[in-house]
Amino acid sequence: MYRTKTCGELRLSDVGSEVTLAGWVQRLRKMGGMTFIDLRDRYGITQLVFDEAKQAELCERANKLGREYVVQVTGTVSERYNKNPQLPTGDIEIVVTALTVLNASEVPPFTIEDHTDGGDDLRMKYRYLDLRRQCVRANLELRHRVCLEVRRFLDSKGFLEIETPILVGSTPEGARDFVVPSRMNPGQFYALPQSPQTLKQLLMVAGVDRYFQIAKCFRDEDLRADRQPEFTQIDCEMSFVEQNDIITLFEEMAVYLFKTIRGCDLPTPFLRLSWDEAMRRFGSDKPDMRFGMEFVELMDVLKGTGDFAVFNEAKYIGGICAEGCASYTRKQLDQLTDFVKSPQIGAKGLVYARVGEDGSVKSSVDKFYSPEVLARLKEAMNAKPGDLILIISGPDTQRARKQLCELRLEMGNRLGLRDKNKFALLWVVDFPMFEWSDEEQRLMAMHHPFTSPKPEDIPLLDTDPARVRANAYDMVCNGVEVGGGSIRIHDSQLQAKIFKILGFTPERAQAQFGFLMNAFKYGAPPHGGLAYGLDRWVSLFAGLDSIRDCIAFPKNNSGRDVMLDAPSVLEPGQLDELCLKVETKS
RNA sequence: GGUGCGUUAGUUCAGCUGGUUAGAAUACAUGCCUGUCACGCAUGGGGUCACGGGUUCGAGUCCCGUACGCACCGCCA
Repeated sequence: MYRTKTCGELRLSDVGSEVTLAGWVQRLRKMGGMTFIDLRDRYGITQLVFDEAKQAELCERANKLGREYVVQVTGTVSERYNKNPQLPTGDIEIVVTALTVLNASEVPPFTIEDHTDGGDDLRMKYRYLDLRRQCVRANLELRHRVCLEVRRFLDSKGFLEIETPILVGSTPEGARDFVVPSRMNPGQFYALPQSPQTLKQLLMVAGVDRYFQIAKCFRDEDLRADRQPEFTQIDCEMSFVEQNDIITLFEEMAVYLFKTIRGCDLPTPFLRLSWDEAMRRFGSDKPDMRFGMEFVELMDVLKGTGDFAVFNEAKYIGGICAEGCASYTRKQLDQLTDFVKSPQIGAKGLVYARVGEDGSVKSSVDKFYSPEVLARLKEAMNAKPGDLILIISGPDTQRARKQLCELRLEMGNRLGLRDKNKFALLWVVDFPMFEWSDEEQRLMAMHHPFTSPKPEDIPLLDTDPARVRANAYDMVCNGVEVGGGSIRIHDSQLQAKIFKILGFTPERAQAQFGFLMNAFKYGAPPHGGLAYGLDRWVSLFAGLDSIRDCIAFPKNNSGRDVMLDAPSVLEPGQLDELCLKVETKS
């Protein structure tokens, strides 16, 4: 037996007992004549003590240990002279009577401490060392608990966990697929699933009624702090439900997770905003509702009421009111202007108006507008003395709103309104069914092509498809899309019609999605579902800036695993067997 | 595909308008220290300044290119 106890469990009540522990040497403190070692395992840290006066040979061997050596010790649990209140085991220490080195270690390339000296890149290369750090391991433990509670909750609601295949067929619609060559079918390829979407719909046709899966999904697109090429979704689907049934159930699940994982109570029901309203009030389909600063549309107030050509030519003028920011210096306002004019935001400029303590308005466009117009601006913005009004305009409503959205979030950051320990959840509903793609010169499904249109909008499919709204919904938390879903189409005729609007020829629709439309001919129940992004949930619960931190072995910015050095070139023999030829980029 | 920032000791970084032998902290090694817990003290070793080219009497420093890393835009049904 390697150990009788772990490094995290011994307390004062264990004093006097003989124990055997095994773990890693976190740190040595040689005092001369006496040596302390912090022994670490997954469960905690326990101090070992070696006294030269009492066990000279043992102490000498202890002094030769290095960081990250794996050792086994036997000794007596003793009360400490000086307790360490920072450690759960800080009241006791082990007076060691036997020491075995199970494995030596080279000096690690970075310190295995919560406040490590290692950079991200190095930590990823030696991720197995990084994961020894308590703060990193805690994220994986949290992820485990979230999965456990997800299963507990969904099981209690009658959901069956069913695995769907990883080797599936490629679907060009949507994100780029990762593809896998088939040796037995030369020249043919599997694709890795972007989501189990069609498979879970087939499970509904099969009568499974309630399905879920903690499913790996794959998308061959560029990465971000919150996007990995492989990620995990809590994928759910239900039969004989309407949108409201799904929203209610998964709202309950969110409340349950926040209660069990974070110990906090969320107010219910969550706010529901239509997509249209979210865009108008916040310029985003995933608004951060931890703070207000809602958009006020100012076309009536500022267009044509003065000589400011920019506003007079604008299709959209909108403002936000930053409370108490009238004292912003010229430098701070210039910073904000530079911010909105930066390439990634792309605004032409920023108009501001300070409301003085006496209620007067001083703006950057004073010379173009009468005091009466400025007073009306103050009124429209509902601005109080000491507030700062920030205004963005543009010839493209969508773009200007997006710019104002970025500015609102920036002001939220500056004013400390985006507290990681505060959670504001809402549903965004009634998404448009389609959006126009300039690149493809056709309508694309905003959610996915299996999403059903709102019944009252079905007539518009023939006349004005761009105006059709979908039975689609996203759950948003703190400006992050944490999940989304829809009521699906279960009628093969309607599904065929949607494919037609999306520019599919009947032949192509049949070739790619014939299996689904055929299935719908055999009694498909009305159904719908939702998928939560597990990585994003865990990141939110843990307050992480990147989902990488809650993934055991994540990919870097270029989609590489720097530890495995993957992807890598194949041996020529492997390529031959697959009948593949690879041209390397010159 | 694009934009920005970065690349200097094992590691994290500093290194100004170009100018003697490139520094700090930490890690590491050695020695001292019997109650430490980020122990302390002393000493020491450790550098292809990412790579290639250019400007210059002289480049870690300026310019161009490449590679890599991070963040973002596009993209992500």
